Amino acid sequence: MELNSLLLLLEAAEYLERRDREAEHGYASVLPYDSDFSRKKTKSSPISRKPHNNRSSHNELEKHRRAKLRLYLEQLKQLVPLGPESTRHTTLSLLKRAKMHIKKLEEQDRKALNTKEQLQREHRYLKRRLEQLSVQGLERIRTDSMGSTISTDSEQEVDVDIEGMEFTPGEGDSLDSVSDGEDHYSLQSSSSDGGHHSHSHRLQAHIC
DNA sequence: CCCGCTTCAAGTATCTAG
DNA sequence: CTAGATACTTGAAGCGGG
Repeated sequence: MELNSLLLLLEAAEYLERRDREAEHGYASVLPYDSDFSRKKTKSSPISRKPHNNRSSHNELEKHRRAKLRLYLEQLKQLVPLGPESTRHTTLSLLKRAKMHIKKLEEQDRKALNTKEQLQREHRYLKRRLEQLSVQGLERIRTDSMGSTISTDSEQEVDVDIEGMEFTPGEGDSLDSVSDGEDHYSLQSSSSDGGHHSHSHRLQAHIC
């Protein structure tokens, strides 16, 4: 069923809830769609229309309308996860369940969106980091090929262990000069063997 | 503005579980 | 048998088309 139908049913559920509550308190029910609901019955209304020329056809139409409502409720029942006590439910309980289900789905959606955004930030940060390290590597190779006479004794190996590293860009990371301020996150290691270098993703650069 | 269609709510009838 | 849920009937009212 399309979302619109669900939203209409949600409104209906809220209306029925309100009506129940108010009936308990003994005051008149509030009609649905208050904002634009101007069809309220006014017994004193001077406008008196002709009765339907064909009463039975009106009854038929009304019957059809009820059948349509039943159909929608059946479709809704297929969409809403029912509890263990699913042998018998009333229209009201079904609508309440639908309402809860919609709220749950909205919450899941919000969480998924947050996760997606965080992963996108991580991805952007790691991409930039990789580019920076690649540039540094190329510069060093170029320096080597120019026949530097600097002693190789001072050769150092810089390991950049990405995995298992907690990134906090902007915190003393002078390399990250292109930080746009939105990439602040912590990258948690996904592997439990954080100490095993053989499984680490490493970038090695030789500094002369 | 009238008419027909549609929707709604109130009242009543019928069904059903406990 | 009774209370609650569901179905039916009916009149009122909004709305759009002609």
